Amino acid sequence: MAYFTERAVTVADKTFFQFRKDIVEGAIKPGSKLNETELSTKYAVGRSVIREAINRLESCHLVERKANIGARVVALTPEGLRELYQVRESLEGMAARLAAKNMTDQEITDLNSLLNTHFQEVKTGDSYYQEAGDLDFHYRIILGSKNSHLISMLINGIYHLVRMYRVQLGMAGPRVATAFDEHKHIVQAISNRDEELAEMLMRRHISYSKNNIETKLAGY
Amino acid sequence: MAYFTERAVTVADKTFFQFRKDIVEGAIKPGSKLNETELSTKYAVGRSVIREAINRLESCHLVERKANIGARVVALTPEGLRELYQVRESLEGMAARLAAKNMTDQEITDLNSLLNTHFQEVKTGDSYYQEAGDLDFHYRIILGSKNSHLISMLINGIYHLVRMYRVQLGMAGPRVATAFDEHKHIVQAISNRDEELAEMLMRRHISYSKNNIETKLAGY
DNA sequence: ACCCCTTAGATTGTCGACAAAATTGCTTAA
DNA sequence: TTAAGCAATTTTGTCGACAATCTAAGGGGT
Repeated sequence: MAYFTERAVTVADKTFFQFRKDIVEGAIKPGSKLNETELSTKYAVGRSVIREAINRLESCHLVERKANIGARVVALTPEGLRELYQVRESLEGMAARLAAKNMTDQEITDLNSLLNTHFQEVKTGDSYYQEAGDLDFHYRIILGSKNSHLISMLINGIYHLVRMYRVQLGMAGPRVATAFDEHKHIVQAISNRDEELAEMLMRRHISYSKNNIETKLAGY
Repeated sequence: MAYFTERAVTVADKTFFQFRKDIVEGAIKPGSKLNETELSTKYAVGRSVIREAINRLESCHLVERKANIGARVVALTPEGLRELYQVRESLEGMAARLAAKNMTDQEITDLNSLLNTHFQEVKTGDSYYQEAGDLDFHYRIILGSKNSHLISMLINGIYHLVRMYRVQLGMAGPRVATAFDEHKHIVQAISNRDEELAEMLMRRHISYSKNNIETKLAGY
């Protein structure tokens, strides 16, 4: 189903993935303190595994750690959302431009058929699309940029924080159909190898998405 | 002297900073394997401290780790340089634009006087400028963007890899004066709060810088 | 009543031991 | 001679113990 899957080879990996999931989906609440010994019993692993996981989570801005004091899950704020989407717009815009240049014809074909799959699902029920579907679409374009630094910054970096905002602050409803059209136009631009248009459409797409979330944040 | 200094409060911090320095400056050679027990005796710390350092180095793309196999220092390649500067141009361009918008008048004044200091040093001897001076200039603009994600991606992320390329593949000579002029124009644009010009000049500045390094890479 | 200092408890930082996995080198069979 | 399999060694992964630091609670002085 999901196009991009991370491989968990070691216990530390598995723990990190589960831990991250729990934070992104809110099972561990934003702002809460992370006690290492507590977590080590909860996940049934040694404390060093927990420490490594916390370090990794810090790298992707999901927790904040202070020396000798401890780590807390990040808080979700309107200002944080703004900063996040500001860089996301720039980076994913760049990814779209590079994808228009660097994706193979085969990859573009696959992307088109992915979109057709999504179209069926948008018509029937909206649930899938907003979750894995949307992520899948963006992932493919990010990977299509073929720039390893860009890919790492987005996928290991900010993407899970983006998901955290979306999952916990709600993001669904009537925008589904609109967003799908935007995806279609982006892929069209990529098919035409129109780098500048692809970037522009992607930036606009993300900007719309931000506005959509912001309006849902009544407390502004 | 240097504007942005990281505070080392713990042994793991100190070890990480020294370790990173050794890699960036080539004391530990690109491509070499990192043996944890060896390093733990070399730096006179426990192995867990070394492991944490390696994890951190992996986050900023200075080493590559494979599970159950080990970590190696990254290799410096023309292709890697190209990818790196591609994202650097985009991110620092963005930083310049945001700095033009968000820096306080006081910060801009300070930036101007920093430039005057550099001017004296450029006239007398070139050494300082290309090292700390240039970094200092870029750091201030990055911090001036006031976007924490952007700051973290650049300073904790790619900046040390940029330095590694510059230090190890050589980067000095007649470009010093040119680069200084470019810095001056960028600050001018920021003073005028001309966001688009600031971004454009910064991107061009970095692009020139890349060309300068690439021509020094005879093996192309 | 308030503040500072001391002390006890809890939490993080660092270390080396043991377990699991990979690498190396030797032996043996085709 | 080569290749495959096994054994020994090295290296990484995981764990819990001990040390250093922070936090909280209580007592004494003003």
